[in-house]
Amino acid sequence: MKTALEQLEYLKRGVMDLVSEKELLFKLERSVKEKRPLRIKLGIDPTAPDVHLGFTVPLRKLKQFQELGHQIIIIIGSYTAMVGDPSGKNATRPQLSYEMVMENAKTYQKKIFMILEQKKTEVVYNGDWFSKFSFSEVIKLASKITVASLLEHDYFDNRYKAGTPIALHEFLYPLMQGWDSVVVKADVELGGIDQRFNVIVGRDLQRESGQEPQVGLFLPILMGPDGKNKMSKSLNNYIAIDEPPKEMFGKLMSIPDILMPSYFELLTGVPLPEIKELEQGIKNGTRHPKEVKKRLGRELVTLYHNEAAALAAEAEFENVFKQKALPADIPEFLIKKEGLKEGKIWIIKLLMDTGSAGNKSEAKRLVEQGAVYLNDTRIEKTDTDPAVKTGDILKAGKRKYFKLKV
RNA sequence: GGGCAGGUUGCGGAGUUGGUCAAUCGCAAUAGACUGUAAAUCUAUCGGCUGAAGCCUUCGAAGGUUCGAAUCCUUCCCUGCCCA
Repeated sequence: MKTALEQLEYLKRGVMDLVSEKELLFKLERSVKEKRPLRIKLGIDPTAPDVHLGFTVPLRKLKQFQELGHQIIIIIGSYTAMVGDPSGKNATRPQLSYEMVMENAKTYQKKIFMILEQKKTEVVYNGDWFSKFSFSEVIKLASKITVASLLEHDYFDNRYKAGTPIALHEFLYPLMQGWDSVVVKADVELGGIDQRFNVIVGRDLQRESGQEPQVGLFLPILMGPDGKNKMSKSLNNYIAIDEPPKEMFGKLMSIPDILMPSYFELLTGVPLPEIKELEQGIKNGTRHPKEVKKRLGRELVTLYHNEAAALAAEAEFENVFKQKALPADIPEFLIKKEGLKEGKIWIIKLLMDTGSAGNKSEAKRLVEQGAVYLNDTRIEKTDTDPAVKTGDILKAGKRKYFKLKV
């Protein structure tokens, strides 16, 4: 078993803030001495049905705690999701229905256990206790926090100053999240740095309830492939963890260079000194950024699929984009006979049918902009009726290919 | 409850002496060029239909006034600020 200090060092990778390091060390020391695992909490609001790499940042941290023998508690925010976390938002979140939340929760769990060990993980739903809350308990909880302290925080303050609406129930969110910590008697709560306030409310509530306050362990927010915004499904700026190897590799190759170090540190197990060395190599020109990025792609595809898939994805990538060859597995598209006139089809219709364009105007734009190819021949005009046969390849834009079948 | 300001195409935000507005511009997005499917840059597109004329539906909602309204009037809904 590792000593408390060794554990602390191990756990500090990628951590942005710790409230407080001293307290965590104390808890770890006591844990070692008494052979009692710490209770590590992570709250999850299943607001979207997909789990992406940004979400794996705290999960990987949990995994580290798990490896060290601590008890992981996942709180599915079946109630909090209905409120919607106001953190980092500039508008009220849409409230989800209970059914929607539970549905999402199911897929979340499946994916969470791609990383964590299911048998050693406790999963609870905060609806279990919040659904039994009486109104008087809500009032009591609400009395624990002042409006000024809430308004002090950027996400409310910005909205308040900008004159955008803040609904009353949004104020309850930090309290609910904090109460979760009381219920599960958390020793440590993990979260993104945007969770700082909510986690600290948890500390206050625990203290009020006569518990030892939890330690807050805060991780950076992972940027999405666009390099500008956090990884997020709603911004369509994400890489899902169950993406096919090829997709995952491709998306990783398209991230801006500046994101590489953080991706390595937060998403892979590559040792920190080695990451430093890679960074240095890029800086002094001994390494090509693209090679380093490919390494990143391999690491992640290996993690969520396997090494063979990673190598295959890389080879495929090289093949398609360097050699400009065709991808190996192009989706097939069946053209129905009724759609053909003497073996020909209007290109605009074909683009619509394959889903390359949502409407005719869009399809025409693609053609006019020179994005459409049929078997290496660029289609220049919208009023083209090419003859098509089985095996023809339609290309619309950089990544959309279809193998036609008549 | 009262006073004031406002609700415009994904977002921000022009446009309200009525026609020249499918609606300036910025961001985002899409496509092309360049590249390492990086960044930066340049170019084009960015409501829908119409196999290029032209047409149709949009400016919180519903009515109304007009030959004609995003622009005027009425009612309603929503938001913010101030006052109670």
